[in-house]
Amino acid sequence: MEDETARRGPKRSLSADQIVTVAMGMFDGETPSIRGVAARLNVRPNTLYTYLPDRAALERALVDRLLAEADPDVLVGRRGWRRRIEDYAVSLREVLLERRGAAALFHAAPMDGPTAAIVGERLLGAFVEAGLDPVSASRAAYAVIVHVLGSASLTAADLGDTTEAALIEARRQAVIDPDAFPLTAATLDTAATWNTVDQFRWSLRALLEGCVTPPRPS
Amino acid sequence: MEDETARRGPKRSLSADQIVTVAMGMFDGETPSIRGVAARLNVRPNTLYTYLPDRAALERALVDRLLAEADPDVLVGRRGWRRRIEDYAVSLREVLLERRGAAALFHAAPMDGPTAAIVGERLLGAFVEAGLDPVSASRAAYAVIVHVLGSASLTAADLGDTTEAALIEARRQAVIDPDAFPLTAATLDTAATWNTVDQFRWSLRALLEGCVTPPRPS
DNA sequence: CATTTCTCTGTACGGCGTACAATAATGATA
DNA sequence: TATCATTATTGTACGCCGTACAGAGAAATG
Repeated sequence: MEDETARRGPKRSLSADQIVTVAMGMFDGETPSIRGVAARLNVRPNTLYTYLPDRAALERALVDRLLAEADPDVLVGRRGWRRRIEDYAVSLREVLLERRGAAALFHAAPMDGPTAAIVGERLLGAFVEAGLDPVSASRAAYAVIVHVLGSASLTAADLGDTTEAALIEARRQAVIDPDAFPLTAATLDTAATWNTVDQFRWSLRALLEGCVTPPRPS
Repeated sequence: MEDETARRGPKRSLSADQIVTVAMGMFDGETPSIRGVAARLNVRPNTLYTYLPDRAALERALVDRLLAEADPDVLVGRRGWRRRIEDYAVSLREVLLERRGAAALFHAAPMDGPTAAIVGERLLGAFVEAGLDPVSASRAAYAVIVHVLGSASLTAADLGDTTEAALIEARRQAVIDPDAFPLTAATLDTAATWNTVDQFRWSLRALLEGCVTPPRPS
């Protein structure tokens, strides 16, 4: 049972969850710092080490919370598998873009939390439902995760401090030498929208389509 | 013409290119630091500010060099478009995984260098060759970049300090509750290979396939 | 020559993660 | 109840980081 309610020493004034919750509200382009979170909690920085072994633990916890915030429940239900995957993907993308610096976290901390496990299992379920064999389903699930996170972080990097609208406008104004880069110049308007949800949905659709298409006999 | 050979003041002892070259050899899990690179060059840290405005500039330069290191020339030639894209993608993945911390760079610094432009143009060319209209080609090109970078950074994050073989073994040994996560448990062996080139090729193939498949009539 | 311009250095500031010892609060024990 | 064992929190410190600023010295210009 290990009831921890009766421990010696002073009462704890915080909890790991509380710390993570506060940190979740502190994305500003960087991952919230230990010192910053501590300050917000009116506590000296080293106090946090009572609840978290190190900064990496905070990062892992944040990763899991972000996955949860995108609501893994949309991955189950009676809608079609495509729709469910797309909905979760779009939602996760939004969650990550809402908090500047959140996307980059996934490339520093492994996704080994409980929510990651749930999301993984449900993605697998969706792909099995789509008719994939287990091996392909597993690969497809990972591919989807890769795509969502890759897209979100590249968009976050491109966005930097400006808004989506500003970025689109800036890209459209870019001067491209049409002799050296004819195709790029000709598709400038499309390239300007690379970071929109529409483009995200387009590429996700392509990926899903390819995942359920059997490999071409080479 | 702006010949800069006759400038006042002392001779420069370094060049931006030299700095970037040294930095390229210093990935060790983090992006090389200004201070670290300076030390390697036997120079005080602030000296580097003569050649680079700030750390972000170093990061952008490194991003471009990494793209170049993957050899954009494989994107042209008389092999088929699939093959050319796959070759560059696999090569870029390798370049990024060879240097721990390199992949994460792409999510901090925008890809706006000269090599990025060349790679973009050639990717577009490959997709046009595949029969895509310009808009789809542009979207497909971006999707490929997203996928390669996403995959490389997730793999880098998962890899951490260990080797690929060790990671595969560790994943295989993972204990998954088969009641809560039946599909995950059943596909453990496949999940163990998520970070291999094979999985990378599989998902890239899926993405390419989907990119050249016209959207299904909803 | 003196002047201008430019590179490089010394020094410093404010941030970061976190190690370590001391302090104070609490529950368990005698 | 008095003591002891345990624990949360703090003060302080170390070694990193990026980089701002002022000054010394080198080189080309007049």
